[in-house]
Amino acid sequence: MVEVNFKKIESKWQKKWEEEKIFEAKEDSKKEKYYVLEMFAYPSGTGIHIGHAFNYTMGDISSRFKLMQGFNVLHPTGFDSLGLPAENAAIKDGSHPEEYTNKAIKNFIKQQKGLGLTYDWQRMVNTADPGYYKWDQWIFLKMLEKGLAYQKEAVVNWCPSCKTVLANEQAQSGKCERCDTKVEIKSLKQWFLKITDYADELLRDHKKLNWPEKTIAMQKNWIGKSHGIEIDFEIAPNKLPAEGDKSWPIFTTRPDTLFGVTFMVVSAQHLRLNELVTEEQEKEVAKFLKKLKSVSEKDLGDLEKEGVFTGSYAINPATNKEIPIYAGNFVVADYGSGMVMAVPAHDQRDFEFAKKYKLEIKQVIKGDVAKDRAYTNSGKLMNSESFNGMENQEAKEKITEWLKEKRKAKKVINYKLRDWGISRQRYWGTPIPIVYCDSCGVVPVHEKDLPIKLPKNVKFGKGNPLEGNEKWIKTKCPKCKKEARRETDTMDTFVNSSWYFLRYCDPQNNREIFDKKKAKYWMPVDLYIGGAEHACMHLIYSRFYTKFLADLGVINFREPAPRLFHQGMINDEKGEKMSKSKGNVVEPLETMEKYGVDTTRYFLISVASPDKGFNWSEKGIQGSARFIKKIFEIFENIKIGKDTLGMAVRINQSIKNIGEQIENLQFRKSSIELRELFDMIADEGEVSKETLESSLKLLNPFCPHITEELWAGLGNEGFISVAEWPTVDKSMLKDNSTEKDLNSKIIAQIKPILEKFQDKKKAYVYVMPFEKEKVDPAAISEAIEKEVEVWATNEKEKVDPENKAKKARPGMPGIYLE
RNA sequence: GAGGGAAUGUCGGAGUGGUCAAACGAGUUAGGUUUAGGACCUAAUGGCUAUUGCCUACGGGGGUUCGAAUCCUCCUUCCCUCACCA
Repeated sequence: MVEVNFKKIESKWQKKWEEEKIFEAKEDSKKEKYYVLEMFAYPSGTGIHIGHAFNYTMGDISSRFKLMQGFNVLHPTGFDSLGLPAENAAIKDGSHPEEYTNKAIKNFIKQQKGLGLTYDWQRMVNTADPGYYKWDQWIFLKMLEKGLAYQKEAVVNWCPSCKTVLANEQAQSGKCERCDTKVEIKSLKQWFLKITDYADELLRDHKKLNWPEKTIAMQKNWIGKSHGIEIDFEIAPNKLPAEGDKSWPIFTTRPDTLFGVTFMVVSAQHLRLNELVTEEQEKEVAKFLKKLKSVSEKDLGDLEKEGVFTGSYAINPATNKEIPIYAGNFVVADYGSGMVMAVPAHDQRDFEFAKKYKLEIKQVIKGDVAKDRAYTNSGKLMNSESFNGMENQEAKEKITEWLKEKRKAKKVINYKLRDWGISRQRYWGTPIPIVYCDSCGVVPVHEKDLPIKLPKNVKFGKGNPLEGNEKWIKTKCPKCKKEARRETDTMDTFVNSSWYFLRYCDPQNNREIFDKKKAKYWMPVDLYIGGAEHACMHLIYSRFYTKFLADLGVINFREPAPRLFHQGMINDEKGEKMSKSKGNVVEPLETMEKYGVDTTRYFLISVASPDKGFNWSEKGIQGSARFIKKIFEIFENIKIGKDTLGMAVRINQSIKNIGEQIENLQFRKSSIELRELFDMIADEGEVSKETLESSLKLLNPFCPHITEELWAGLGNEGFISVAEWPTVDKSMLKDNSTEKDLNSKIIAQIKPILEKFQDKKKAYVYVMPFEKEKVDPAAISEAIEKEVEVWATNEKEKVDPENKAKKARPGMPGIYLE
């Protein structure tokens, strides 16, 4: 029985790796680079959880593999330190967010090092470091310069008791998460980044990305491009309050239903709503708005459609009829113009609204308008004057043309994507480098005065701690040098994570955001690994930032990470989400303590496909522990000598397979391949030293510590971690033997089919393109006594002109009889 | 409502036109080893049969094909994301 002291082995090799600095990356233009990145973490006080370990292990395996293959690998890490939890902890127990964060980071680093990760610690980045967020501020100033950062009024969830703005998820069910006070909607002046300027390119460049389909679909949805037209609706003058506008543009994708517009609905949240409200209706509208306030944004979806008459009328440009304008709870204020033309006969929402308020329902497309449903399909027009009888698809065009002639409409493209509001009324974020001056107005801070550091002495309690800090707020105007006040809002933390991958290229640089040459060498990220939950936030923002920085000329590429991989979720044994409150959290530290780091790593990647996730299994990890132990036993008992032919084939097959599998992140398959390989070695009893060393190398990316130990045990100097990845002896591969015999294989396959179909005269044989010359049609034809035609095909293109092509695989032809 | 994904033994899951369903792990049962337990080794683990074998099975129906878990189509169930986007 072999007794192994994993703890000792692990710390021994971790120490050596660190001493010899074998994972530090240096720019070297002669070597091909490979940049592996896992999404950096928010350093929470609870340390790394099993999902982190899963994520890091995958990146680490890829990184180690590439390193052994001879690439110049960059595998950095850092901390997304700014953010709410640190601030909340500060409010709760009086510690400073910086203290909290630094303590958490220390703990994280210890745990990450414990996992044996190949991070280059020289390049660590911490977003709470002024040396980092200085460049957040710099990018902001550049955006301001280019007109991509601007201020506007926007509504926020406001807790009157905490005197603070709440994120949507903190304001669920309309109450403040912390103090249970009713949340109010408040309008504040806030900073926005014009991501919408890049909406089209963000959409277009999806085709450049090797990303999961799902993520691309989610982003497409999120950006939500839709083509339609904008129609001007005049507001009836006689009933309008004095200051109102004369017309209001409306976005629609259904101009064909214009004759069926019988009323209008403006968003109840619209900032210009009061321009439409007449004196008589003021009270009614106010009553309605008050009622709405008590509903949080989250519940809006399930809400019954409700509204109130504003007192104003619009003129339908097609019929010239006056139609009432309602304020409604179901219209989105900042999509389109915040007002919709309602076609109750052909839109379900308008239909419900019309039923409720007894408004006219005018059918303009032939079809069944039922008692409880609008008719939303296509059909021929009716009740539409000269357009009657036209197919509605055609009418869309024709009515648009007709309106265009009257200068009442234009074609427009609308996006669901909004500009990115980055103002947060919070302390623990990047200060926005803006000064308010009584004489000069809104003035940006000079670049040379960056960074604007967060003040250390602040009081936490109610409201934004920066607002109460007069000493910090008071400053000189950069323009006129008179007394002025700082912006007290800080930036959304997603700003920090939108470009951190660039900073890793040159993390210490104090003169510029990073050295252009270094960024050019390392970027873009070759493999980016992280959770799917970032599909619509971080992954869009960082694409936006990359495109902006490219336009600024500091980088020469427009996509940060052409290849993206999402790891799955790990749940508890019952399949439930792990959470502290449920008490079902699996601590990676405990597991590593109990079974060893390499066992933990091996188990994580062996139990399921990495993109699928799995349920934790204590029995399962014990199985992995047995495997690791078995390897030590093999090395204890193995005789070093010669390989059998079978062994030689096996090891070469494994080298080939595992290389391909790591490349494609199919780690689970590798774990199986490794089991089979070591099982065979154990059965053989005697193998060559070369085979033994190769199998250790194959195992090394997964289990780096024990392989170092066993590598040294075989009498090797130096680290296996930087040893060369074994090469495949192609003559020893299994496939070769089958390839040689492709002809007889085809014959063997056709024969039984022909027995069933003796009347067929001709056989089509489909093989992979590279196999075509190995096939001898004459020989096959002779053997089966039929005419034979051979086609090259592969799974993507079907080559048969008669569309009868069948798929072929290497060594497995497709056959078609005629 | 829109979009995406999934359904295979007792369980987790491989397999994505033929070689070949159930690899690999876990569980269970029997035997060996052991003072006992654990660990380890061997075998069995859809049905029938003493065995060669035969049959049944990849959520359900239909289809394409000489051949379908795999491709197409409809349906059912489940998961995820966004969601009153005009």
